[in-house]
Amino acid sequence: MAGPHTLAETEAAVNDRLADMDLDFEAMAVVSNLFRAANSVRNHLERSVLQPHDLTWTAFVVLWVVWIWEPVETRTVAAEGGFSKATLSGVLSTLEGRGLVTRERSETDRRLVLVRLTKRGRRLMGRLFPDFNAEERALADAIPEHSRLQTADLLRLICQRASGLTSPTT
Amino acid sequence: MAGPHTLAETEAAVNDRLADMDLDFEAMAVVSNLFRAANSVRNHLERSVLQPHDLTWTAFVVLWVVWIWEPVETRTVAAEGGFSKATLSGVLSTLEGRGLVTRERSETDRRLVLVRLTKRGRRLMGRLFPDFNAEERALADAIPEHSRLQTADLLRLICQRASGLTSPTT
DNA sequence: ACGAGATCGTTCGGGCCCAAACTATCAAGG
DNA sequence: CCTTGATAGTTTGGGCCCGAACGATCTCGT
Repeated sequence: MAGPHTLAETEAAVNDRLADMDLDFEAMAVVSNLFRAANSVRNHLERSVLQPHDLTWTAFVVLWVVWIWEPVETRTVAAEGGFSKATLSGVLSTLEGRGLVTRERSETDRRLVLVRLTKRGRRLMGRLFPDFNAEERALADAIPEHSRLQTADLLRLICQRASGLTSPTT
Repeated sequence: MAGPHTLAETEAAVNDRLADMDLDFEAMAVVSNLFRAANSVRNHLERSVLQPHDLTWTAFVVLWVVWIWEPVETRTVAAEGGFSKATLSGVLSTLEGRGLVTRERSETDRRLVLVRLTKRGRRLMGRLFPDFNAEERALADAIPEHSRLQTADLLRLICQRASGLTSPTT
């Protein structure tokens, strides 16, 4: 889905195999490029900013969400970060073991767990995030300045459509 | 990074914690929405089209690449799909165990392994891909028709920039 | 008071994911 | 030949990822 072959080459090859199917190549290109872009951006940010601090992408997202919203319930972190509570549970254990976050049961509702950054965690994010944002800026520079907000909006439209199709909010 | 909070709410919260850092919120929004969109699209396609056939996203991508380019070397599949050869090795074993692909050492270069679909694999893709593309179309419909090609192009720009930044082709 | 149903976080099993180490093979030069 | 270096794919070890099952806790109607 992301490789040396251009869209035109792929289209030719697909037509070669599937002359009779009528396919929407434009939609294929949008979805395919969406994943190419997300993967390459993630790889770049992991290698350039995260790896030196021995952080994975997901661990960083968790730290970021907690940094902004602490104290925060784990269900909120999972929803905000876009992964399952099962995944979050494991990542939180990793981060807790490294002394970057703390877990604490809520006093008012014993089912909830509140997450906070440790002093060390806050110090790490304070050093890390400016570098991260600088790389984000470098990546966004690939898009003409006048198209950036529009791009963010179009991506949000796709996001909403996907969520809507999966779980119809009827 | 992807949740119930809007960009404005996040921006306010960030400013509350970090009044003195000067951050590029536009770049943040582009990157953040890129991942929101990719994740929700992937989740939707997995649940609606792939899960009924007991396929993961990555397994489907592998089948797709092999379907189009077979017989194809594993290094090509990995590059085209955008994952490491280590990952591919595992996924290929899974698919081989389910009788959907075959591995075969090349006669001309004994280091290479050629991958093909089995008859069953081809039958599966023949049934599966039209449904998959129909969902892609439904997703792309979220974008105004006149913006779709531009969107694919902008995503490709981001992709190229990320690859360029990570491994400077100097 | 109390059971029925909802909600929260964890655990478990199986699969994906990558870097690094490893084996096998090829290619080039001596 | 044979050695050196490059390349292909696999294995290994550690971490992420999700659905499903689970125990603990809350809520609400009776």
